[in-house]
Amino acid sequence: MIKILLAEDDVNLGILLTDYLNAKGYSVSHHTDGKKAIDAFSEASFDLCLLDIMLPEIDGISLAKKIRAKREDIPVIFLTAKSQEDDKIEGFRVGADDYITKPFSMEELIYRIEAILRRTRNHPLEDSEEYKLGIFTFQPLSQVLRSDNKSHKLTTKESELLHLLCKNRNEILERNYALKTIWVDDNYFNARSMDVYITKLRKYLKEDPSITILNVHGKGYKLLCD
Amino acid sequence: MIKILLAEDDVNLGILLTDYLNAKGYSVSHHTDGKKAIDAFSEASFDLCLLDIMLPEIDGISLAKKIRAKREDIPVIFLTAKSQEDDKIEGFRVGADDYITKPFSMEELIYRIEAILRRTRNHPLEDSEEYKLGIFTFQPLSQVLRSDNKSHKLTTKESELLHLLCKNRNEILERNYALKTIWVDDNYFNARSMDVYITKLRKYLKEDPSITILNVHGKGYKLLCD
DNA sequence: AGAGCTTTTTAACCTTATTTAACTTTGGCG
DNA sequence: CGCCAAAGTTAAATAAGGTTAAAAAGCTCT
Repeated sequence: MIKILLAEDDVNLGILLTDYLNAKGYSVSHHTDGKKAIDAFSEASFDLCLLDIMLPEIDGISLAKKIRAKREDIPVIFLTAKSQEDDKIEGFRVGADDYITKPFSMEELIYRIEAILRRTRNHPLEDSEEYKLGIFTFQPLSQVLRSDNKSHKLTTKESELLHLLCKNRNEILERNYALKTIWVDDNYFNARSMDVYITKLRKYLKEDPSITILNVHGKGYKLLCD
Repeated sequence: MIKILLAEDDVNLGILLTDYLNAKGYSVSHHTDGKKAIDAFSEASFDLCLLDIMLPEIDGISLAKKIRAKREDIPVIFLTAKSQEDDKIEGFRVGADDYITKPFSMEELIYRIEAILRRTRNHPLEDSEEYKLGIFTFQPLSQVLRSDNKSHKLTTKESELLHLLCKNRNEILERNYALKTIWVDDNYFNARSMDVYITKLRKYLKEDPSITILNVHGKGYKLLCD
C-alpha cells in the first residue's frame, strides 16, 4: 500500500483529494497545518508528500525542507495557486520533484504521482545515497557497510538486498518483489539463495542490536531501525 | 553549464520548466513561438532542445528540421499532448531523440534529459576530453594517464577500457557492452582478456585509494570516484 | 625478411561470490 | 499436540573473477 502525506489547509479540497486518492488505492494521511504534517511524517513512513505552499503554522516550503532533512529520497509535489508562481523557484531549490498549479484535474495529479513513483521505484540509483542504520552507514554505490570499528566490503548481492531493505526500512519488503528485482526470476532455488543472504546480512548487522531484519512469515522481511 | 533551448507557448508550463531546470543547474532559454526559437538557436550554442509540437509561427516539427539542418548533433526532445501522439512518427522521422507526452512529471523529464546527454556525450565528436579521477587526469585521445608524480602512456586497449569506465563512472559498465565495443566479439577468451586489463588498470590507479574499479558480479564493472 | 621491441591473448592457478544441498528450527493451523 | 510449509543455518559445489607469466601477434627499423 502506497502511503501519501497530504498537507492542505483547504478542508474541502483536502477531503476531495483524500477520497479520490483512496479510491485509486492509495492510503492518505491528511493534515491541515504544517506542524501536524511534520509530526505525522516523523511518526510514520510515507512514499510521497503532497504539500500546499500556503499552510498555517509551517508553510509548505519550510515543511519540504524539514522533510528533506529527514529523508532525502521521499518525493515531494507542491500544490500551488497561480498567484504563487514566484514560489516555484524556491520550491524547486528545496528539492521539489514536481509542481502542480491549482486548479488541477484529479487525472493530472494522479498521473504525476504515478510518474514519480514509477521513477523513484525503478530508478532509485541517486548517486550519493547513504543510509544510516544505527551505528552503521551503508553506501549502495560503493557497496560498503561501515561501522565505527570496521568497514565491510559487501558483495553485489549482499549490497543489492540490503539496498532494497533500506529503501523499504520499517516496512515490509516482499519476497517476490526482491526476488524479481535482484534475482530476476522468483523460483524455489533463488528464494533459498535469498535466505542465505539474509543470514549473511544479519551476521554483519548483529554488531548493533537495535537493527534487525525481521521475517514476516509468508510475506517477506522488514528492516527495523531507529 | 549545459544550455537548453525551450520552445513552449504555454507560458505557465514554460516558466515551470525553466524554474525547474534552473534549479537543476541547467541554463534555459525560453521562447514562446517557433520563429523566436530558431532565431535564438542561430545566435547562441545549445546542448539540447526541448520543443513543443504545437507552436505559433513555426511548428515544432519544422523547427526541429531547421535545427537539424544547422546542427546534426544537438539532441531534440519533443513535448507533446496525448492527442498529438500521431506526430510521434513524424517527429522521430525528423530525428527526435526522445518524446515526452504531457502531462509529464518533472522527474521524468529530467531523467530523459540526463539519459540523452549521457548518450550523446558517449558518442562525442569532441576528442579533446579529459577526465579527472582523484589525483589522475586521463586523456583518451593521447592515451595518457597522468598523476602528480608520474605520467603513464597507456596501450590502446588499456585506454579504451578506461575510457568506457570513465564515461560510465559511478555507474555500471556492462561486460557485454564493453566486450562488444572494444573486442567486437564477446566470447570467453575476450572476457578473460578484459579481466587482465582490469587488473592492469587497477595497478595504475592504486596510487589513489579513493579510485576503485568495483566488480559487479555477473554484470560488469563500476569505476568509483569522487 | 627478421631482430628486438611492445601489445595482446592464452593459460594456469588462485581467490571470492553465488548457488545448491542437507539438515535444523520456527510458525501456523487443524 | 503434531503436521507441514516456510525460514534459519551451515557447508559443499559451482561459477565468476583476480593475478601472473608465458605464448602469440603486431610493430618498427634496418
